[in-house]
Amino acid sequence: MSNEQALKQYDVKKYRTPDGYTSDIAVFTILSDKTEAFKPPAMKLNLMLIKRSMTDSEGRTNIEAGKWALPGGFVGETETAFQSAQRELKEETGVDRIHLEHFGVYDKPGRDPRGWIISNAHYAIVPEHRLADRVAQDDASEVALFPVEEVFKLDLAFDHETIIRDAVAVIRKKLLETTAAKAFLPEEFTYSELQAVLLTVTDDTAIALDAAFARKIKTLPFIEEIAGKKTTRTSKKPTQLYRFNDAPVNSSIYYAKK
Amino acid sequence: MSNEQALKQYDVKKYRTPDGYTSDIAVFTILSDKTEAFKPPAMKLNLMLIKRSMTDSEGRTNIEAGKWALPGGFVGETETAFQSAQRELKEETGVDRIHLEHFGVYDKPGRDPRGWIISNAHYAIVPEHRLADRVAQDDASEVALFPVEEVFKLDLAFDHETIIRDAVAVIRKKLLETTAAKAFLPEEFTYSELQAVLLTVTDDTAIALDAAFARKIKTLPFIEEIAGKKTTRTSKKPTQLYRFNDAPVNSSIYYAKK
DNA sequence: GAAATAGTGTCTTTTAGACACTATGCA
DNA sequence: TGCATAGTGTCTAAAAGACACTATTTC
Repeated sequence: MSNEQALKQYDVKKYRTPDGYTSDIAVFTILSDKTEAFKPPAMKLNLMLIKRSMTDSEGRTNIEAGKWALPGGFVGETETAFQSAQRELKEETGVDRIHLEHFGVYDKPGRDPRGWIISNAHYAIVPEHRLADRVAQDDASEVALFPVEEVFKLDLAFDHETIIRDAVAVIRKKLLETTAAKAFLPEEFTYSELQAVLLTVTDDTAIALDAAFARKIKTLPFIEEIAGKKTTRTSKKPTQLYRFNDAPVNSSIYYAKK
Repeated sequence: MSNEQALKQYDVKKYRTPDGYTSDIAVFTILSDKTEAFKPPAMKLNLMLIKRSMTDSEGRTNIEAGKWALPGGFVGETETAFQSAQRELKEETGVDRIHLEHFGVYDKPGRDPRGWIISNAHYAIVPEHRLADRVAQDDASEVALFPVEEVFKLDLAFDHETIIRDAVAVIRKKLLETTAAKAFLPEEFTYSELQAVLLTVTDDTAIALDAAFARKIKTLPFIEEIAGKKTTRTSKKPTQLYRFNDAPVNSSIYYAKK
């Protein structure tokens, strides 16, 4: 018998099926504490959360109303969770064309009081200025950025505390093991700007000490000096600008960087 | 109004919901081409696949019958995909207590002809001897191991070609960037055994050259020599045995191994 | 002794780490 | 001139890379 005939016999609702499939997005940005002239930035890793409205668009009381949550929403039948995440992010924050990546699935029974709902979690990395025009829409009564240490003091919806803990661990790892820092920085940046980004997730002395890092950045194969181009935005002395190139990154634990 | 009251009003079937949620498992093992006395092993990365039965347990023609597929199955409402993967693996292959890890979600519309079915994919790393008593059960008419290069010549079910490509890329990365090689090796191993595992996924000279790797293994913080303990299973000259310890692994691209 | 695997000796080059010093330009 | 940031000079130690050499055992 053919596959087509087999399909006709197949009863898609024979088994208990999930009550929903959602995408959640942990949007990270890095905020400079203050932006003084001739100062290298002091940065903090922030996470964007929304406050769930008391009522939904049809006026009924919302589930987990008033709690803080990751932006996200139900995935439609004609899209992937990744596409859904991109769409939700654009709708809810106006942010488009951003580095977005899957990092986990949350499917523990009972995680959502509404039923058997599976969440596909993504993280996004967004430079500060891209979030300037964020607005609360739809189910959200507020949109805000919180330093990651502050987030766990909030009343968080569903199992978002777990998801956020995982997201923070993943982004720390990604910042140190890949060139993800690129997404937090302008095209052209100084050593102290890259340093500030990395210091949000590590305190390793190779990065924390200015002299060591200023020297180090010149030997990294995936970063190149922009010949003769300097800026004074971080200091009075004109500072060399760098950019990421496309050199492949290798982080094997068994052999050295090539 | 309370959360409880809001829940009562909530109609879980208001939206179109998925038709199923499955777990798939890419079970990798490493096979030694031949096991001669006093020989270091020559190894190949293999993947375990099942051949889908022509009929299901109730005698009806199966979907994608006769094609090769990753083991897996539908996730129940009272379990996570991870638990489902562990269960299926035990049921289908008799393999228990194995390193199992989520690596991706497959949810592209149309990926499964039966409907809107989301697959949560895992990989497993299993030493050769743990698969000795594998048997075809349930929906599988055959269980077999294939060298990864051979897998893509097979007629694969659903979108399993995509899932397998991702799994292979993930395992290559994990073997080089984490101590995952441990799961392919006995507790105590020689430098040439670890070398053989790593050579299944890289040809870097730092690993391929005997003298270099024999020296290197002694400097790796996460591997320790077992003082005075030797074996002759890989050579006539007694060879030093090593084991993995619990030292943390660091693979930052910005600073050196500590 | 030949063959095969497992190393070590030794030299060169590169990288890492420490810490003092110099460079630039604004107030 | 002082101050703050951005570097460089210089030394030492460790690691990486190359290649010849030695060590142990079986046949």
